[in-house]
Formats: sequence, C-alpha cells, structure tokens
Amino acid sequence: MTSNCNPTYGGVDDILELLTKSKSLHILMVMDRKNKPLRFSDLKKLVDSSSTTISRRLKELEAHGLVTRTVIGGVGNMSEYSITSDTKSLSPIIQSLFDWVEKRSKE
Amino acid sequence: MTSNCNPTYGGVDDILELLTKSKSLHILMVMDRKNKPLRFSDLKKLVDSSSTTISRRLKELEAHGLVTRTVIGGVGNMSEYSITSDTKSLSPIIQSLFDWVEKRSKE
DNA sequence: GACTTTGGTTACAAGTTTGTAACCTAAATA
DNA sequence: TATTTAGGTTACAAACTTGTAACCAAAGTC
Repeated sequence: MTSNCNPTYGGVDDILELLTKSKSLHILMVMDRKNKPLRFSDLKKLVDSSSTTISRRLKELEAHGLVTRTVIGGVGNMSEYSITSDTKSLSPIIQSLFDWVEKRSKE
Repeated sequence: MTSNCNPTYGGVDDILELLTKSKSLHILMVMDRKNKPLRFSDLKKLVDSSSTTISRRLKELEAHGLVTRTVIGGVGNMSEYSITSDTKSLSPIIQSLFDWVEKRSKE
C-alpha cells in the first residue's frame, strides 16, 4: 500500500496507529519529562497500566525506533528505556496535546 | 476514578481516549483543512472508513463537544458537521502530529 | 404513488486489545 | 544453597472495536 520500501515498518498510518494505541503517548511523555533513561519499574509506577501492556507497547515503540532499550546489568535483568533523539522532536507536540486536553477538561 | 464532577464527560483521559480512537484525528483534520461545514458523504470520501465507524466517531465527538451537527434540510436527512470554535485550537497540534509522522515515514 | 438519494442505524460475526495469573531467568543476598 | 528482586513473557478469557450487510426515514423526482 505504501510506495516506501522500508523493510519492516515505516508507513505513515503504521506510526500513527502505534502512537494512538493506549499508553504510547503516556510512555513517551514520562520519558521526556523525566529526561533520563527509565527502568521498567519506573514506567510501571508512572504509567498506570499492566506490565503486559507496558511491555508490549515498549516493544512496539522500540521496533519502530521511537524508543531504545539498553541492558545495564545489576540485580535481575536490569534495563533502561529512553526515547531516541529524533523522537525528541515529537515531545513538544505530545506535550501540547496533553496540555490542551488537560486545560479543556478543567473548563 | 476522577475527582472531577463533570456530569457526563470531561475527564482528561476520557478526551485523550476519544482522540486516540481510530479516525478521530483524521475527522478533525479534514474538518479543519476544509474550513467549512462538511456533510456525512464528504467525510466518507475524505476519511476512508466505513459509515458505521464514521457515524460512531462523529457521535462521540459531538457528545464531547468537539464537533457540532446541524440539520440543514434538503434531500433526505441532510446535515453538516463542523468543529467547535474551541476545538480550533487543537487543530495546529493535530497538524503538527500528522506532519511529524509524515516526515518521519519519509526518512 | 413509486423510486432515488442522503444520512444514517442495527445486528452480528470476526478481529483486536486488555488484564490476570502463572511462570521464567539471572543476579544479588542472607 | 535458598530466597528475593527486577524484568519481563505466556496463555487464556473477557471486553472492546470494526466492517458488512441489511435496513429505515424523510424529502425530492418522475
């Protein structure tokens, strides 16, 4: 359907669908707000969803290159998640969206 | 779950969930781009979804005050849809989001 | 009066998404 | 060595969403 020949992902609607899946924007938001790599347990505290959903969403975001995962060792299978540098430019947009929604719900 | 006591709608996550439902953003986008009231048939041409889905989404958007519906008479049950004035301020944000997504998928 | 057009709605089946609960691994720790 | 902790994964049932097809209403046209 797309003329683009990205091997696995990259369609316009592909990314939009991912972004509009539940918790995608929340995950990117908290990552941007904290402005440092977050562990899975941090995301669980900040995002309010089951580990299954957070895990699934993180994998999708990673697969699409919006988020990176780094294994850091230590207790258990420790790892950290961050937004990629080019996803940083999406943050102000998400922020505006959240601000708009929040402002609107207060009126 | 929310401390807000808006009678039927208005929760932050309520609106965000609606906006992230499929085709919500598309509908608002085309309404803003055309910058004039659109009929159901116009939306069907521009949005690429079944009438069931468009109908359902329009009702939800209307119920949340993001869109207004006006019966205009004429052949059949003619009506027009427009975004409300306070939803206008959301348009640039949606536009930025679409631009970002489109730009990203081209790289 | 029959037919067409616009603008939907309804019922239902099929597909998608979610949470719960159980389970697993690897490393630290007692 | 047994236990705990971090970070998940898997299976499955329940809930939600979607499209198709059939249907309906009202106004205009033949």
